[in-house]
Formats: sequence, structure tokens, C-alpha cells
Amino acid sequence: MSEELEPRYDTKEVEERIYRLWEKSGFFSAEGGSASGGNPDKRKPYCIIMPPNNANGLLHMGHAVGLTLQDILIRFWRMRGRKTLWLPGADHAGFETQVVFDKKLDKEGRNRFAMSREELWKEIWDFTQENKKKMYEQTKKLGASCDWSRETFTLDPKIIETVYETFEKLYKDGLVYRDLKVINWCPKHRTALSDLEVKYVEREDPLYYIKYGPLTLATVRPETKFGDTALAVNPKDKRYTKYIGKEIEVKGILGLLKFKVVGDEAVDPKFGTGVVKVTPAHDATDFEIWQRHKNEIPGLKIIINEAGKLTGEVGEYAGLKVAEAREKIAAKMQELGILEKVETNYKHQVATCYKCGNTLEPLPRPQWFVKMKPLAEPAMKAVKTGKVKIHPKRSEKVYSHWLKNIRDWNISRQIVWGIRIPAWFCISCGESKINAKIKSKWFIIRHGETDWNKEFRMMGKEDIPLNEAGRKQAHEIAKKLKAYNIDLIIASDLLRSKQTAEAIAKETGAEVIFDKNLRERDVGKWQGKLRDEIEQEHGKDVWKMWRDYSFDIAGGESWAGLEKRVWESFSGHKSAHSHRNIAIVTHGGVIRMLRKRIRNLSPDEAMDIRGLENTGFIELDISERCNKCGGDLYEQDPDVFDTWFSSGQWPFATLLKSGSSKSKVKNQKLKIRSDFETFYPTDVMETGYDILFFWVARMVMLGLYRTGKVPFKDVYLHGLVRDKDRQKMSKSKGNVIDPLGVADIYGTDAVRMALVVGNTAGNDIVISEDKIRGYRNFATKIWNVARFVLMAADERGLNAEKHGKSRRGLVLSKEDEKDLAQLKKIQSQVTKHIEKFEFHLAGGKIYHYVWHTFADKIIEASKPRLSGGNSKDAEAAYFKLETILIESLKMLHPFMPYVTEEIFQKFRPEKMLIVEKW
RNA sequence: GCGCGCUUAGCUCAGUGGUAGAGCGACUCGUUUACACCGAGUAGGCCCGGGGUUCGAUCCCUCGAGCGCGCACCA
Repeated sequence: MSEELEPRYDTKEVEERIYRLWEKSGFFSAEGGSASGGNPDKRKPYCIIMPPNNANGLLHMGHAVGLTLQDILIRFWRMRGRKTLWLPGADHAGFETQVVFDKKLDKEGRNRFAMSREELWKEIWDFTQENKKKMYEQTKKLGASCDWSRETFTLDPKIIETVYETFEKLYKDGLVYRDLKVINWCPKHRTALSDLEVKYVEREDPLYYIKYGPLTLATVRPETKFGDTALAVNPKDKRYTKYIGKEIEVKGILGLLKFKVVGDEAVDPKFGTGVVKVTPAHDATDFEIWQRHKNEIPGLKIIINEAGKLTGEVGEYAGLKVAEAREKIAAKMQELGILEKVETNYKHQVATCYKCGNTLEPLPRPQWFVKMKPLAEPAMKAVKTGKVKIHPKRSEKVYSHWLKNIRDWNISRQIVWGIRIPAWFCISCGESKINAKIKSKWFIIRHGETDWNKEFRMMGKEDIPLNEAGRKQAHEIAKKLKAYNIDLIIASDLLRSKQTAEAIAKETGAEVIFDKNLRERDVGKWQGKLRDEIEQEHGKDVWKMWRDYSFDIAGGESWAGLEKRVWESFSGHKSAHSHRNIAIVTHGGVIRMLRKRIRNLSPDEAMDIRGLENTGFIELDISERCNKCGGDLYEQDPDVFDTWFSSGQWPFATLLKSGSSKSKVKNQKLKIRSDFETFYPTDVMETGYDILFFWVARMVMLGLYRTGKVPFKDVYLHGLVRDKDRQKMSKSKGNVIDPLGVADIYGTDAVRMALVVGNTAGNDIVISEDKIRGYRNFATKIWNVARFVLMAADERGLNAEKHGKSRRGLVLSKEDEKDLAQLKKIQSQVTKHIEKFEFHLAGGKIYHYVWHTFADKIIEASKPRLSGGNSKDAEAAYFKLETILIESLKMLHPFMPYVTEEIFQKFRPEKMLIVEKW
């Protein structure tokens, strides 16, 4: 053996080669055998589920910390002979990804609200898949020894299936319910947020004292005035008891109003004047006051819309943003003399969106909620009894405190990207059904554009062909429908509809039948006329008449007549074809009438043309008949789950439906135990303390609920990564250290070590390039120690085979025995530290030992013996050095896997350090 | 308002019931064939303040100051 080592360790070459070697060895997989040898299935399991990283960007230092700590644990326990599973995954990260993607769209001058669900989904899907691929490459570069054969994405069918089962179980147990509440609404992202996603920031705003008849009240939100439905005072407040139950007359901006005064405990007599206005639609507290006084006062009066603009009965302020309206209204109140005073510099907490910082608008909206109290109880107990231990221990208090005060969890999100909520609503009566069995899907589609559409010319039953735009639209919708296995197309036989249907048939291969009863409303003598022409002839009011349900156009049809005709046709098709997936291609007027019948709309509501642009469509699901009304037409909730609802199930969802081999045989019991049986409860959950509530607490709750067992026994929380000046790393500050970038320069091992040593659980992690450089130097040190030992071996004429021969016949000096005893002690200390999650102590200890004891003292002391004349003594000295080196490599391996494996193989080419016995 | 932390060498942080340690930085010396990505050495700390428990506290208790964070429907 005279393999020369370069004086410097070439990280890049070694890292690539060694990682491939490990992958090829199969030792990453749970089935991959280990140091203990023997029957792998007898080994005690050890499992970590990797927190699925968001597939919307690249890895940063925080990820590197997590991956390093997990890899240390996994490598350690693998070397200790456990059957280890470290299951990697990625998260679709619903809202977070949507936000990232919105920014991307914005840069491209696009907007998701102008995109169809399918289109948006597909683009984000591709985007996340691309990111996922890159992220996994990075994970590998960091040396993660995870089981890639079990990689899971949060949108894998088996995960969605499990999430749906849980949702249904919760629903059946009464732990999930749909309710109308005032929820946190972000006007920018146009979705509801959970309470955890609200960031309260202190702001200074004027506090307006407004006269309400004989009373005066203080508010920061005068613009919600128009939504007031009552006034409230504390029932114990003697100043106002005489008003309770009375109606008072109030001078408002839009005239005189009458409000009832109610007594409610929620009112703090000490705040402002002790009187509040009740605006149930736009304030959660007020909503609750209304709930408590439902019989006395009117309910929701919505005056702010989803874009955060005033709407409804707000006079001239309609269309203004809340902030603009506030100023104008304040001025107006001043003018009217109803503004008593303004307290400036009033400090209060304002709810903002944690992502964009915009002020949230409380809006009433029906959403799905999880009832938390019954889930929180067992979760608290699990920690209290030590079934789940959190490191650092103090986090257990934080955890319990949060669970104690927990409120119901809104899991509905109004975005496309996510797991769609498996709730269907009966279209005629609104009854909900979870995980409905859908027999077939029906699409009612409007034809593509014609030139007459563009000119606003009445078409009626005239045969007008599609124009170029219309043909394109037809092609687009056809492509979209392809995904739904359309069996049959039923179309109006008018040319524009016919052509649209044929385009769909061409793409889907479905059969087409034509039905003249699906023709557009017969507009009689108006046919072929321009809108302006009709207006000139009949006056401006003609359109009111035109919209009238029973108005007959001379020579044509009334809406009522149309409705009768198309409903008969639709019903006939439904009884004949309800089991088939069908596309009905027809006209705007027809769709309005069908929609009116299906949804029980009033004639006025039926005139709403939203969603009925050319090739716009409505989607219907046909399921078993509704228990309540007997209808069989359903519509799925368009909302998706809060991502944390699905990732909260991650530990069991990843294991539940995966066998331990790919030989899954349908309808047959798995011969081998499933992963769930083998590895659940998992051993450790390692993640950042910032998601203790978001994720950890929810995993405990949902894990206990679904499986009856805790999802993991230990939780290790790492801190936020900061730069050397304690600043949070952020792109805008430009102080971000890219883990892969520095790994490229200094080596992965150095980065890993720098992230571990000196950092404790729950405390923020300070990293600097200087520190990484320090551990790069350490890697070089180890390398040179190995070089020295190898050179000493050369001098002894030892080749690879002779390395590690037994100590028999060797005469060890007292000093040698002492050194070896110290090594043993270090080993046991390092072992204990890792077992107790004290990675910083373990890493620090071994660093110090290798450098300042082994290299500086022991090696130095051995030099005269190695080159001295006494060959027996030199042998002994060499033996000791090699022993300490090999054992040190083992101890270091979880921390610095690459350099240790590389050196180890110089000494034991037939073995691999990754599975050496610890 | 309630809760949780932190305060130790110039900087960033470990740590222990018996008056302290690492990394980086500073200074001095050293061209010793494992390593200058090194070695030998030096300087530098009323371990936030007051009180208490203790033979003894930086460490335990208590009060306080400063800083950070989390939770909370005060309009």
C-alpha cells in the first residue's frame, strides 16, 4: 500500500464519487443491511420523516441545518445497527407556492385571476416538479443519506387519498364543520387565512369619535359605518343601561338610520366611550355580538368586497378602497357635524397578511373549520406525559400554552394550488356530502365567438359560423375537456354550437348528437339586429324589458318559454345518459335558463352573465341522490385545504400506504410488514421552531386522532439561521449564504460541521464564512493526520490487508493504554451526547479531541518512536495511531461523512464506513 | 395584557453548584518532510444589576433593567 494522498483534500471530486458509491451500495434504504449484518428484518427500526421542503424554491441555510442534523441522527443509528429509514419528500406548499408563483406571473405581466383553474394548475405543477428536482439534487450534495426509493410528494395520489379519509372521519365525528364566520381575508391574495397566518403589527391610526344620535363612540374604522346594524354597550355600564333594548335615531352619512342598542359583555366600558357600533359583516367580535343577539338585531350587511373595496349601499363611496374611503368619510362626517373629535396617534395592533403585509379585511364567508379543542386535549397530554418530548424542553411550555388557547381552524383556502376539498354541495338544496362518489361529470359549455358576438348583433337561431377567435376558443376548451374522458357531446344544432362541439369531438373522440331543443332563445324579429338598432327603435329601457322573464319578443320566445323547452330536453338527456361524462354545447341564454332551474335561482338572478363568456362553462357532478331533496346534481367546493392540514398528516400519510417493497399485490395482504407497522411512531421530528404550531402541534393532534399513537417520540427544534451580525438572512439584505455555494468552496463536511458546533436546540444559529473556513481547515487537518498515519504504515511496510491486524503480540506502553482508554471515554461521551440530542457538544468534543489531543499530542509523541530503532515499539505506536484514527473517523462520520469515508477506504478498501459498527 | 427566552473574552456563541471555554479576530515567535487551510505561546472576562438559598453561585430562587420572540377579538 503506497497510495499517495495529496496534501490537500479535493472536496468536489471526493463528494461526487462517494455519494454515488453510497447510493450504489443500497445502504441508504431501510432494507440496506447494516453493520450488525444478519437478518435485516430483525433489526430495531429507527425512522425520521424528512420535513417535506417547499417545492417552490431552492434550499437555504435553514434547510441545510435540518438536513445535517437529521443525517447525523440517521448515520449514527445506522452505524449502531438499527434498521434506519429516512424518508425524503417535498411539499406542494399551497399558499406559499401560490404566492411565489403569483410573483412570477406578475413579472411576466400575467395574473392568475385571468387564468382557468386547469391552466394555472398545470403551470404550477410543472413549476414545482422542476423545483423539486433541483431541491433533491441539492439534498444529495449535502450528503443526505435518505431512502430515495420512498421519496414522496404531498400531491401523490396515496397522500391525497389519506388526507381525504381523515377529512371524512373528522366530518363524521363532528370535528369538521362548515360555517359562515367572519374570517381573515387577504384582499391581495384573495383568500382566507388561518389565525396563525395573521401577523399583527403595531400601527398608529386616528381614532374617530363619532356621534350616533345621543351616543358617541370611538372607532378606527369609520368606513365600516355603512355596515352597522346595531350599537352595543356593556350591560353593567351604568351610563348606558337606559339605552339597552331601545332604538335610537342616528344621523348617518346617507341619511337617518335607526339602531337598536344591545348589552353585551364583549364591550369594554373603559375603551373609548364604552359604546361600540356593531358591524357584524366586517368585524369578528361584532359578528359574535350579532350571534348572541340574533333575534334583536339585523344580521350581515356586507359593504366591503373581496378586493377590499367598498360596495353595496355605500353611496358615492362605492368602488373606493378602504383607506381612501376612510379619509373621505371622515371629512364628510366633519361636514355633517357628527364627528366629535379625532384622537391622533392612537396605537393599536392591526391584522396583516404574513406574506404580503397588507391589512387583512375581516369578511364573512362559509368555510370548513376543524374543531380544535377535542384534538388539542390528547396532544397536550402526549407532551405532558412524555410520550412526545420536545427539545429544547422550554418549547413544551410554549406548545402547551398555544394548545390551551386554541381556536377552531379554518382549513379552506380560495386558491387553486392545493388539495381540493372533497366536499360536494347538492346544487338544489345546498346539502354537503364528503367524498361523494361521482358517477359522471357534465359540462354545459357556451359556443365559441362569432363575428355577430363581436358586433353585439342578435343571433337567435341564425346560423353564424365561429370566427377565428371562436375556433381557437373551441380548440382550447376541447383540450381542457380531454382530461375528463368525455363520452358524449350533446349540442345545439346551430352552426356556432355545432362547430364548437365538433372541435371537442375531434380532441376527445366522443360521440356527438345534436338536439334542436338546445337552440338559443328565438328572438323573432330582432334576429340579425344590432344592439344599437334595437335601442333606437324601442328606447333605452328596452333592455329592462328584454330581461323580463315573461316578455315575449314578437315572433320569438319568452325566457319562460325557453326555460321550459331546454329544461325538458336537459331532463330527458339526464335520465338517458346520467352515467356518462357529457359535454353539452349550447348558447348563453340556454345556459342561463338551465342554471336557473338547477340552482333554483330567481328570474333576476338567472340573468347574471358571469362565467358565460364564449366557451365559458358550468361544471356539474352527478352523484347519488341527495338525502335531503333527492337531487343528483352536485358541485364540488372550489376551495383547497390549508397545506398544513395535509402536511399535518405527513408522518402517517407517508407510511400508511407504502409497503416495504415494490411488490404490492392487490387484494392480498402484504407479506412484508408495511412501513407503517414497522416505523410508526417514528423516532424523531427535526424542524425549525418557527413551525411548532403550524406543523408540529398539528402533526401530534392529527397523528393521535388518526392512528391513536403519537407520530414521533422526540421533536428537535433548530433555530433560525442568522449571519455573523445576528441579522436574519434575507435576499433583500443581501446577506444570504447559499449552502451549496459555500459547500462548493469549502466542502460539504465543513458546512455541516459549522452548522452544528456551537448551536443549541431552539436557539438561533449564527453562521459565517469564517466559521465554515475554520472547519474546512479541520477537514484538512484530518486529511493530513491520515496522510501521516498512512506514511507511517508505508514505512512499516504495511499494505492494506495488514491494516487493522490484532494487537496480539504488540507491547503497548503505559502511555498507549492511557491514550486508548481516553479514546474509549471520548467515544462514550460522544455517543451519549448524540443520544441526548446534544450535537454541538458531540461535534465540539470530537473536534477538540482529534485536533488538540490526537494530532497535537499523541501523534507528536509518537514521532520519535516510529522513527526510532525499536521496531516492536514502533509497531505498537503505529497500532495505536491507526486505532485512534479509525475510531475517530467513525465518530466523525455522521458529522463529516465525505472526508471520513474517503480516508476510511484507504485503510479498509473492502468495507464502508457508513455501516461500520459504532 | 399574558407567556417564553436571552444578557459570559473585541465579535458570534458554548458551558458548569467549587471564581470559566470554543470559533473567528488581535499580538509574539517558528521555512520541525502529516498539515502555514500549520505549530508553540500571549493578551483579553466584577459570567447585566440588587437581594436570597448555600460552606460556596456565573449556574438555583426572587426582584429589576435592557434586548428578542410568541400568543391575545380591546372597537
